[in-house]
Parts: sequence; structure tokens; C-alpha cells
Amino acid sequence: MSENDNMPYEQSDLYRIRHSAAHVMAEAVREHFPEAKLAIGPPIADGFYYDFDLGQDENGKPRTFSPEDLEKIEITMKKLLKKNAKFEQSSKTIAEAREFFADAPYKLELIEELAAGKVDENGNPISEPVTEVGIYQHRNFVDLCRGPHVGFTKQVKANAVKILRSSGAYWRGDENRAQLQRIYGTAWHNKAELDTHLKLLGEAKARDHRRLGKQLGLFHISQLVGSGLPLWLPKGAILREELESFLRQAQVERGYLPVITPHIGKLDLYKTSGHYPYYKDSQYTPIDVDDEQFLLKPMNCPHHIEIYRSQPRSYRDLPLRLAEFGTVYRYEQSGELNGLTRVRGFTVDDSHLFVAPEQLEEEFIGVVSLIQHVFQTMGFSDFRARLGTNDPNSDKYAGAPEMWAKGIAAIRKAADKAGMSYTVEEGEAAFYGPKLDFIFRDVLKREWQLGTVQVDFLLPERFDLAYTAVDGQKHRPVMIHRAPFGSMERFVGILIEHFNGAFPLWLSPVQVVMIPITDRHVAYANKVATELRAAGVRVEVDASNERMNKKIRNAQLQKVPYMLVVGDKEEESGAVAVRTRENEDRGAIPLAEFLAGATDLIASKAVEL
RNA sequence: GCCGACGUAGCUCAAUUGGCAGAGCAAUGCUCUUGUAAAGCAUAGGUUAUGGGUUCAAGUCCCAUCGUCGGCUCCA
Repeated sequence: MSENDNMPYEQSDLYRIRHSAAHVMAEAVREHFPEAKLAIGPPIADGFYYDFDLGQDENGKPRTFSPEDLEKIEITMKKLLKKNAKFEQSSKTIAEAREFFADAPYKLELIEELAAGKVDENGNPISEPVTEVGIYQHRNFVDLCRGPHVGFTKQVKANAVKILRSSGAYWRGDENRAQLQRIYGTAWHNKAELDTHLKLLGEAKARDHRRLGKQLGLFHISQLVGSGLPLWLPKGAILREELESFLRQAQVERGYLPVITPHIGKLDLYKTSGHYPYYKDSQYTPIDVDDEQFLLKPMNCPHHIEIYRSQPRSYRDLPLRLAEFGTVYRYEQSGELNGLTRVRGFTVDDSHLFVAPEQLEEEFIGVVSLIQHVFQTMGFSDFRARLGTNDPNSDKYAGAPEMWAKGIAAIRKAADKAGMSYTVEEGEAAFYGPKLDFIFRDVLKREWQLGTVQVDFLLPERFDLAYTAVDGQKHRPVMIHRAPFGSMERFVGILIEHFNGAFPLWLSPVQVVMIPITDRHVAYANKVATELRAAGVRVEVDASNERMNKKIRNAQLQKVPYMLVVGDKEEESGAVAVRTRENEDRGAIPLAEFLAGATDLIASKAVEL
């Protein structure tokens, strides 16, 4: 790529190319749908989109793009790019713009917001009212736009552009407003880059955790059980239990205490905590029993708080770190469900730390270091932290401004002390407090929010939590909510895609497959398997009536780390012929030697075989 | 929830303008006894997501419901 990696995207050639591609695509749409009203069409990561309002069909329903329409639009778009035209920049006063865009209601709305000094075309707040707006024109296509663009349409190579899909999208991202028709496209410097990108999309599809989950027998979603309620198959359950026991061990070492709480609780519990109003729209309907209402728990915190309150607490009890792999239920909208990464019932590797105010910083740093330990063990090196703060203009957040300020300051101080750099994003907080999220970039450069740490002054107040301090007086503790994995479902989904199903040895559901060459070697294979199992290795014996080659192929497709081929030679010498899923043939080695090596790698949670 | 596409055997997919539902893999049985990514033969497997409708005739056309996928909104 010709761009300097440090250059902001907004100043790059690709940004101009994509922005210009969006304009020419809109020009093409206007050729097929002259009545289409234009909304916005910005560049995005890897491409661009443009939103259109196509009016209504004869039945009064909003018109939409058919797949055939998209094909036509792409052909026209390429023709228009090649036809070449200059992008000319100019500006109009607000009054001129109002008049010029009189028939473009969405553009008018943008102009009014700019004139009022509210937000720019991307919805970002602007500091002061705008008096002149930018205009870009090529041929007869004129758009309200601050650019930048390429000089000529030909600079967007027709063979480096592709229309990808269309979908509905709400105007201004607001589901209460009109739903527009969005067309997504992608554009690159040249055809080779486009092909590379399309290949990457294909790769991402091939390692989709839903596809691999089926192939590798990890999980199953049954229509009869319900959407978004995954069933963990034996191999998936092994993987999950390995992760859980790893974290349990790390928590024991750090003084966490286990607790177990039920899956439902009285509605009043969540009214007290404040979860009910905030999560109302995404909760299962309350269960009515004997004039009482119960809720499937949407969060574990209130239950853990009741454990804190089960007895009087002293400063000597603090910090109290209660941990549970707690399953919660949220009624996500049907269109939001996605394999394991977006479900309706999921298990949080949850913990709530009840700390004295003066312990907050140290405990927070301890949690950050635990999360770093978890990521490091997984072999995740590419991640960043994000400080999510409240949006003062939103009513989504509870509690007094001082509490928020205190929480944010505490996180900043702790993060700085821990040497953790982070970005700040307003409106990314939990309703009860600010949080530090850990965002992981997988091998395909996709970002996923995993671990989270949240500081909470609100719930201790709501539940009137207290402890007796050295001074003999009641003091209020502070809570830290945290989850290094986030949710077991999402984490495993991401793990599947990151490793493409070839998990590190310690996580592999089957670590070794025994491959006897003929029937007469099955007994020896079983003997070896018994020995390996006794040492804690997960082994399967492939005693099927198949050729060795087929057994290797099957094990390979299941991404089993080690295949141990045994025939006459191995049986005579007490050896195993080691083959790895990386197609590496290590030849015959003594069983004891293989076992020692494998158990070492398992114990050290090595990523490499 | 909204917009669009889709739903055929356990899996991956065929089935001409509406005209006898099919293949490969997997499964099961038999034969072969095999040295580093697919042995051969045979058998079984379906109310074409569900419910209505149009038609002499529906996998195919129409309506509704459920589900999946891609987005939007939302989110661990």
C-alpha cells in the first residue's frame, strides 16, 4: 500500500477514492432511480456506502433495491468512472444551499444542523454554527460534501470497485425515523488490492465460528430449544471447561472466593438495583407465580450484592472478591442474534469486588493485571483499552455527576499507574458507572470487545451497602465489576475464529488421535491411549475399518494436534510415530518421550505444538 | 424489531418454461489388512421448514408463520 501507516485514514488516498466512489455510485443510482433522495455516503473501513430514500411503490410500501438493481448500478457506476469527469469543489452560503437543495429533504436537514451548530454530517458535535457549506460536483451530480475527493473519476479504477450488498438503515441511526436503503461497496487502489480484500472476506467466511462449530462438533443451536440458546456439545464443553478452570485457578491465586447463585430472582431485586428500567426492553417477560414476579437474571451483580449483605461486614473482610461463572438471560431482538457471539443466554466470568475506597486503585490495578495475564496466556498480543464514560446529554446513565467524575478519575489513575494506555469514548459506559474495556484484534484484524472492568459507586448506595471501619463507623464500599473473558459464549466464538479451529494443545477437545495401521495394531493403540489418559491427555483411538490415510485425513480435518500412527515397528519398540496437524512427520519416538513433551506443553499452555 | 436474500437427506449441493425428488460425503453391512490427507461393493436415509391457497399437476407460483444469513438498531 502506498499510504504511510501513520497517516490518518481521513487524509489517505484510499479515503478519497472511496468517498469519490460513493459519489459516482450515487450518480449511477440516480440514473436508474431519478426520484431517489440522497442521504449520506461516507467512506468506511474497507469501503463506503450511500443511503437513499427511493420513495414508495404502488402499494405504498417503501421501494427497495433488488439484487438485479445492484448489478445494473454496478455496471453503470463503472461506465461513469471510465467516462471521466473532474471533481470540482466550491461552497455555498447557508441560504444558497437551502435553495439549491430544496428538493433534497435529507440534505436540508444536514444543512440546518450545520447552520445551528449542532452536528456535522456524520453526527459528530461541532463547535460553532457553520455559515458556508462545502459542495462537490462532477458532471451534473452535485452533493453537499466537505470532501476530500480525487481529482477525476478515472482515478477510481473501475476494476478496483465492487458493490457488495444493500440493506435497510435508519436515517441518523435512529430506529424511530425513516428506514433508508443503503448500498455498501468497496474500493481500492487497484484490482490486485480488491482481489486481496475479497479473498480476505472469503477467508473470514471459511473460519466463521458457526461453520467450524458444526464441523468440529463444538456447539449446536436447536430450533426447538430456542434461538440464541446454544447447546454445548461434548467437545465444546471440554474447551469451555478448560478455560473456566484456567481462570478459576488464576482467581484462587488472587484471593477470589467462589459463589453460586440461582438463574432467577424477584423483580423487586432488579428494581432496587435499577437494572429493570434500564434493561426492560432486552429482558424476558417476568414470570408470574403466586402473585409474585420473577425475572430471569439479566446480570449477576444484584445476587452477589445480596451475598455481601448476608452478614455484617468489617473492613477486615475487604476487599471481598466474589466470583461466579454466572449465566444471564437477555431477550435480544431476533435480528441481532449471531452464533455464539450474540445470544440470549450466556455465561459471564463474573466477579464483584467490594472494596474500601482507599483500596480501589490497587484492586483495579490487580484486575487489569489479571486480564493481561489471561490475554497473554491465550496468545493475544494485539489489543487495546478503551475508557467508556457517560454521555452527560443522555438519560441512559444513573447516579450523580460527582460519582461519575470520581469513577473516571479512579480508572484513569489506576490505568496510568498500571502503564496501560487507552482511548476515551463517551457514551460507552455501563449505566451504573464508567468502565475500561479490553478490545482484541484477531488475526483477520477484526476488533472484539472482550474483558471489562467497571467502577461502581451507585449500586452500593442503592443497596445501602456498608462495612464497619477502623473508626467503628459505618462506611460505604465501592464495587468493581469485572469479566476477563466477557462471556464464555462470545469468547469461545472469537477463539474459534482466531485459531481457525486449531486450538492450542491445552484447549484442544481431542489432543491425540491414535491411528493403528491395521486391525492387529488396535490393541497396542488402546494400550498407549490408556497410558496417555492416565497422564491426563485427551485421546481417541480410531479403530474404524478405514485405511491409515483416511484416518489421518479425518484427524486432520478435525484439527487434532497430534496423530500417533502405530504399526509393527512402533509396537515392537514401544514407540509412536508422531504426526502433527501442521503436516509435520516427526517419525517414531519412544512413547515416554512423546508423553513428557505433550504434558509439558499442556501444563505450560503453549500455543505452539 | 426493521430492510433484503434464503430454507430440498445428518452435511455440502442438484432438480429445464410448474410434469416420476437426485448426487457426493457421513451412517449401516460386507470384502480388503493397509506406513503419513479420501479402498471397493451394497443398504438405508425425504410430508422439499410449517400451515393455507392457485392448478389436471407445486420443491418450483401466491399468502401467512417460524427459522437462518447480510445489514440497521442494540450489545457480553
